[in-house]
Amino acid sequence: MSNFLGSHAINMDAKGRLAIPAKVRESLAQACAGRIVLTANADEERCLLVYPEPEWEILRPKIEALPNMNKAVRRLQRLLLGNAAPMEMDSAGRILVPPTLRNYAHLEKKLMLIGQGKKLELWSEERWFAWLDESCGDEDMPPEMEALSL
Amino acid sequence: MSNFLGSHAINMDAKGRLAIPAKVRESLAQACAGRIVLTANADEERCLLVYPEPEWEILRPKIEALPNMNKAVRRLQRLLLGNAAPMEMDSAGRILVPPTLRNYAHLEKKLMLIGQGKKLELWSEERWFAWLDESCGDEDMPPEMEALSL
DNA sequence: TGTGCACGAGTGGGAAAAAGTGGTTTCTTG
DNA sequence: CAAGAAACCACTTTTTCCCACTCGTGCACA
Repeated sequence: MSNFLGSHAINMDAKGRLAIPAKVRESLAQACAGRIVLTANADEERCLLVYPEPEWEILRPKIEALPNMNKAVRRLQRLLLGNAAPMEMDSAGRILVPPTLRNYAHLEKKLMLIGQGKKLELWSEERWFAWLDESCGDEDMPPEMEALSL
Repeated sequence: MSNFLGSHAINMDAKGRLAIPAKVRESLAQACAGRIVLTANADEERCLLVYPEPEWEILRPKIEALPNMNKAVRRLQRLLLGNAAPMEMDSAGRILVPPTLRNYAHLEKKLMLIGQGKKLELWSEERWFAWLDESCGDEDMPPEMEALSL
């Protein structure tokens, strides 16, 4: 079972290629033999999601099956399904991010790749740091979280 | 069961390596055979958390399982999971702090390592002393704490 | 009680290996 | 036929691992 952790600063070159860090590449190799699915994130943060293919294939039917009379559901479907792109790495372990997605997440040269357990998130560096600084807020948290002791 | 106490002033060299004090190294050796996980702290204090691996593996599933439609949960996950880095010591008992984390906690040369029972905290010396001065706070406390008699 | 020796902890640097980068050519597709 | 993508190759930079040195502490013996 895949388990992505940690954050990595990476660069995208002029052709839109980005080199997956070697550590992550290993995790991906064993999680999905390098077959990944890249898509847009649905929440207010404009980042991309990177799923190992098997993980995506668990999630995809669930999204498709949601009753879509609801507006939030339609939004989720349009973003997640409508942006999904299967990817494979080149011989140097790089992937080519489609312009649509590059644009959606405002990706320029400097990016951050963030491990989130089953998946990874891909952020523009600028937006990632902005997000870190911003939301220190005391949002209300669910009881499961209040009970945690770090 | 691990039980880290006390504080230690330590230095990080130019390559981002830091020597774990011998005393702590012994505790770590028996708690986790030297296998530790380093991650970011979730609250407003920008310090790092040092977990013995077994301790981290208790915590990690709990964090991953939180319902992440909630904003505070996503923040916690991005910080804790998204910064977690498994570490092993080199032959001299040093660990290499990843640049991302070094940056997050504003670590420069002089650091403080603070025992917190089942984990350790790693602070920039400057920020540690600043925090000591500042936080005399009269926050409101939970009933468990009110009941304490020191 | 003071001096010196020895061991262990901490520090720094250097060499080998691996990872990341950029460009060129070939292939595919519109 | 042109434009963009994929594959390949070669180079540069970073990382990692290991070894050697120094500093401080403690112990022993004079």
